Amino acid sequence: MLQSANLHYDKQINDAVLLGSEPNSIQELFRKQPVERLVAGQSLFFEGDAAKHLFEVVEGTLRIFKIISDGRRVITGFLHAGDIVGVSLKDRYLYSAEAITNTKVRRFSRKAFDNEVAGSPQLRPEVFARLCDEMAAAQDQMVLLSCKSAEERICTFLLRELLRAASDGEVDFVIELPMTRLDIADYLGLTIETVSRSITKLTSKGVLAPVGRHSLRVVKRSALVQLSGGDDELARDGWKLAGCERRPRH
Amino acid sequence: MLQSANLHYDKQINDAVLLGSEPNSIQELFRKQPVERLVAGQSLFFEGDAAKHLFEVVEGTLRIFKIISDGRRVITGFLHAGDIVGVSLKDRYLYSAEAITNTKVRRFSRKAFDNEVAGSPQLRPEVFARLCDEMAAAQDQMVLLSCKSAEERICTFLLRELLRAASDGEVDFVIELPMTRLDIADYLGLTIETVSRSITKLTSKGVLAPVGRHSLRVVKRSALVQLSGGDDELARDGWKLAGCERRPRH
DNA sequence: CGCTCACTTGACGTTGCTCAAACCGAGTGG
DNA sequence: CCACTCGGTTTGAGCAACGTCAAGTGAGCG
Repeated sequence: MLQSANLHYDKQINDAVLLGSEPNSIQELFRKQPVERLVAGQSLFFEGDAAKHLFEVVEGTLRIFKIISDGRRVITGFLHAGDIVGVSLKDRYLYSAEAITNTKVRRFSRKAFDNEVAGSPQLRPEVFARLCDEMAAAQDQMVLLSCKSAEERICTFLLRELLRAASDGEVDFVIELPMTRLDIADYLGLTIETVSRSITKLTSKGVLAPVGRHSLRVVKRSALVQLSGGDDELARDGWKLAGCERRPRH
Repeated sequence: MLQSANLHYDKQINDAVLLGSEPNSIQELFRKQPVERLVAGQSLFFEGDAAKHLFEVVEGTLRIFKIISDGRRVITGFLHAGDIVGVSLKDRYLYSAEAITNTKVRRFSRKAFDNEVAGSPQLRPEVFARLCDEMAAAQDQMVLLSCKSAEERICTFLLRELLRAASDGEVDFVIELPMTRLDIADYLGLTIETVSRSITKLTSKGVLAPVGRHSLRVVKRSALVQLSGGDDELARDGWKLAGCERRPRH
């Protein structure tokens, strides 16, 4: 698998040794690797394949997903510039990865990576931190999927994207959504129709405003927070919640 | 928090140094620690508390969960004898932990643990492996919550428990379920009523048989597999699934 | 211009949630 | 030994959110 038809990947990439300079961040490790290009829709690797490489996303967006036996697809995450994919892997990929947009990645041999990390007390905490973040994100997603309504899911998703955009320096309240509605639906455990309807409803409420085909403007951020059933990943601090009476689900 | 009212925990536990013998498994690390007892319902730690300790479950069952702002509870996992809780943590607990049954645990200081691991090339792969397993489990749970019907969730859950029991040496097809229906419901993203109805339906189909109050006998394991929407954690090998046409959700 | 593909909108059906009542085993006290 | 209570659980009836099916819209592109 992974025929890498039009991948710029021929050279001695796997054996990068990085003599001399001890890298003290994961990013640095990848910096010397050549950039490979993926066109929109192209696969990077498949669930079940031997996990020989890690990847750093340089530019663009990927989806990672599982296909279950009856053909249903579950998207477990989206990857953006700066993300590393494959840290939490043993010998096989747990999921498939595909480019949503045209994407640039850097590749690093898993074995070399493990060696680098094993030999560097600098790197280990960073790897560990990334694993923890990944775990925290997975738990947030479980919360979302466990007990949030369609609208709450959409709002949570949009807030995450907004937060990410903000941390990337985007100051205006415009969210880029390179993925299709089907991607969003498969990520949030909904259908395209429900996703579409929820977004329509939010725009008609004046919370969102459409900006071109693949972007949304957040008009009322506070309303979005309100409607997201706010628990996680915004206020990872204020642990107040005294009364624990259960509320109806929806 | 964590007043440890009736915890047998007074001595110099945190500073266990383990002179001389380099431990080469995590279990061994905990072996020297005193056993603490929790009565059913007792809390071990709370979401948001400073994560000062890791715990090994020696005996009994714990639930780990989050409470979201409106009081809804999401159980993200159950812990059984042999499990370690807290490996995937940074400075704060991401979830609360409570004993379901009377439970025995061993405690280990996070700082000491990190030191041990940092200094031992033996231990690191094991820690890493546990993290990966945790991650894989989280992904399986996301798949379950994303797109499985109530019955599929129940069947998947029961199969997991069966598998666990089997790996613990239990040969007969009896599953112990120390947790309440509410626990199961909050774990599977359902209500108690739906859990109850699903189990009733499965017993009336002859797939299950009730054994006492808190146990179930699996009469037709194959049917259970069939009905689980089988994708994950049974056959982590057979990656065939050619056709990818989507099937209706339920 | 006319295709396709992503998306939107509408009508309808079903799953699973809500509310409510009955059930049952385990304690507890008379 | 029985009555009583009290959780946890089961069962039933009704309903609403969301999925399904189907038709319509609009943008991109050869």
